[in-house]
Amino acid sequence: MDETADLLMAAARTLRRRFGAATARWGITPSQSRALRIVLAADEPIRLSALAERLHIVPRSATEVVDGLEGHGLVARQPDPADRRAVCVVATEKGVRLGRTIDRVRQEAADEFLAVLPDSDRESLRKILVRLTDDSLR
Amino acid sequence: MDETADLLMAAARTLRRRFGAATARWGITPSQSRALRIVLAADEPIRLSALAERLHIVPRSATEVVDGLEGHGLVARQPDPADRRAVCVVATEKGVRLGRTIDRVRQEAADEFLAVLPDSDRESLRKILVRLTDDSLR
DNA sequence: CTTTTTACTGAGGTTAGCTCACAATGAGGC
DNA sequence: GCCTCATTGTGAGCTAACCTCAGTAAAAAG
Repeated sequence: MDETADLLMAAARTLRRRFGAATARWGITPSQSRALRIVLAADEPIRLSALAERLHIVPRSATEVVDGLEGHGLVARQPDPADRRAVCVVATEKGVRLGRTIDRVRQEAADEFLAVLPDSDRESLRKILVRLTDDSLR
Repeated sequence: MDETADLLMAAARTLRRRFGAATARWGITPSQSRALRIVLAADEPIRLSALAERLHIVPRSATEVVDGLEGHGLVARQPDPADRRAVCVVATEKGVRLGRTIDRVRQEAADEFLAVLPDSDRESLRKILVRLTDDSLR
C-alpha cells in the first residue's frame, strides 16, 4: 500500500486550485491561461495545431481556447503566409502584459506552496520529477 | 524560473491519464471510481455529505456520483437510522469486488509509473510529498 | 488536372463540477 | 407543545473543458 501516487495527485490538486484562484481575477479561465503561456513562450506566431499539441488537446479544442483569448483581446489570429489553410496565433500587447503578470503570480503561488521544503528537498524533488516526467513522455 | 511546480502538474497529469485508462474498461468514470474508493475505505455506511467532503465536492455533486454508482449496482442508498433527512451510502457485494479490483489495477499503474526511480528516491519523494500535502491541508 | 491529405471549424455530445431553490426533518428557545 | 432556524439531500439548470464527426478550403502527390 504505497500512497505516493495519491500524495502526488493531492499536491497537484492543491497547486491547480491555487493557480486557478490566482488567475481567476482577470476573468480568464485556467485553460486560457495555459494557452496564453504557450503562445508567449513561443514568442513568434504559433500555428493553432502546434498550440493544440503543446496543450495536449485536439486542434478543435484549441480553436475554442483561442476564441476565448481572442474575445478578451489577448491574442489575435493571423493568416500563415506560408500556408493559407493555417492560422497563426500571436499575443497582443495586452496579452503580453497579462501573460507576464500571470506568470509572476503563478510563480509566487508555486514558491509559496514549496516554501515549507528546505532547499535540499526542493532540489531533490525537482530532480526526481524530471526523471519521472522524462520517462513518461516517451 | 523554477519549473518544479510544472513538473509536478505534468507528473500528476500522466498519472491521472493512466488511472483513467486503467479503470475505463469497467464502464466506470474516474470520479465514480474515486467515490467508490472512499465508500470502501470507510467500511461502514457513509453519509452522502461526508462522502462529498472527502471528494472535495459539494453535496449536490456527490448526489450525482452516487446516482451513477447506484445505477451500476455498485453502491446502495440506505436511510440513516439516526437522522431521517440523511442518506447513507454502502457498497454492494459487486461494488466491493470491483473496488478491490480497481484498487489493485490503480496500484499497478502507480508502481509502473514510479518504477524508474531507485527505492531511495521513491522514499524521498514520498516524504517530501507528505510534507507538502500536510502543510497545505491546514 | 484529379486525388488525397492537411488545417481549421460548425454542430453536438460527455464529464465533472457549480449555484439556487425547495421539501423534509431535526434542534433550540420559550 | 409550538415556532423559528439550521441542516440534508435533491430537482432544475448552468459552465468549463474536453471529445468526435462532418465539412470546407487549400496544399501536395500522382
